[in-house]
Amino acid sequence: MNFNEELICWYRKHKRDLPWRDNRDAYRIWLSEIILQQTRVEQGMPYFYKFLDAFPRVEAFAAASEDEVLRLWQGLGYYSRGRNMLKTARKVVADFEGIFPDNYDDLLKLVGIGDYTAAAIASFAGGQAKAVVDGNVYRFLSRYFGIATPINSTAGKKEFQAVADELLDAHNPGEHNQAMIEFGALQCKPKNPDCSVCPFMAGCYAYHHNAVDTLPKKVRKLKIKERYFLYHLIKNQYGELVIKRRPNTDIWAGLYDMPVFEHSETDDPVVIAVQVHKVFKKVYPLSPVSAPVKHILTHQRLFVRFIEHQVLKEDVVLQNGWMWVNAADLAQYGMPKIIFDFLKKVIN
DNA sequence: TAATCGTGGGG
DNA sequence: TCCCCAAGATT
Repeated sequence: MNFNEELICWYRKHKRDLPWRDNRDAYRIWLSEIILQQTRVEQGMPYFYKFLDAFPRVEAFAAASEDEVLRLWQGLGYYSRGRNMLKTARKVVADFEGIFPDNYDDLLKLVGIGDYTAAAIASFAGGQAKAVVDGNVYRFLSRYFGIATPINSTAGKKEFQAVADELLDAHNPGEHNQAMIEFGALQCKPKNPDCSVCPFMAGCYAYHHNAVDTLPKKVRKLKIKERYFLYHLIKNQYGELVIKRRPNTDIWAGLYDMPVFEHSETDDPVVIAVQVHKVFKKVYPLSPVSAPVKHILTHQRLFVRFIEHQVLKEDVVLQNGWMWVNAADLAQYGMPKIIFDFLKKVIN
């Protein structure tokens, strides 16, 4: 058997039974592909069902509000994916008569769909001969062919795409692509792959050169920034609290949260709290500042603290989008996971 | 183009 | 505890 025959053989024997697999519905595949960007299958699965249930067809998605989409997306991270999906759903309804595109060039015009996702939908749904290169494929190709070019460099992206293009089975691109991805996910895993049962052991560069643990190469990532957030839980006598939709820039764009002061590490949170206290005209009972909760992101470390203010609704004039929301209704708003989890604990 | 965008699991 | 990184895209 040649490489591709071996790959398909392995795939048919080992592939997982996934709800978006083995169909050619571009909308359904699109849903899964966006959700699975930088996201593990186990983490994305419940969201796939949630979105398919809420929006069985692209028309339903297009009719949703951005707040509704972000609420459904809550907890999945990379929220721009959700906002971009809504734009794309509306464009598909407006410009494609509600028929989700399944060819590469049309797909690339849709926001939130890049090289990988366009190739995935085009090959899975449209049967088009476009090779996908995702993290799994990078790893597999890098190890098997012994390619040490960093996968997150411009040169690396070009080189790996070319290798994948060359390898693609143009007569069976959808299954070939899924097999490449699945092989990287299940067999050629990032950590501790079991090479003893690998069908490609004989031809694998990394296996024979003791490089499985060092490939693929990646250029060093930048240093992590630290940010310090002091959140204010402003509650009134009616069990309401102050929230606002975040701007479309910075972290958690478009989600809702409470008034927050960002400060530097050297700032003493107690001092900050006193300063904040002066912002309010009257002297209110002030809860102690909570211990910082560490929140580790890919490129940031957030240290989030909370302080509570009990106020009289009549004494506070809200403007600039700030609003009172009943604590019981918080679930209707899309909020950052760490904020929502904290509120759930505090409110109950 | 390099930086940015979340959350969760595993070594 | 800390670091990696996962079905990437955007600006």
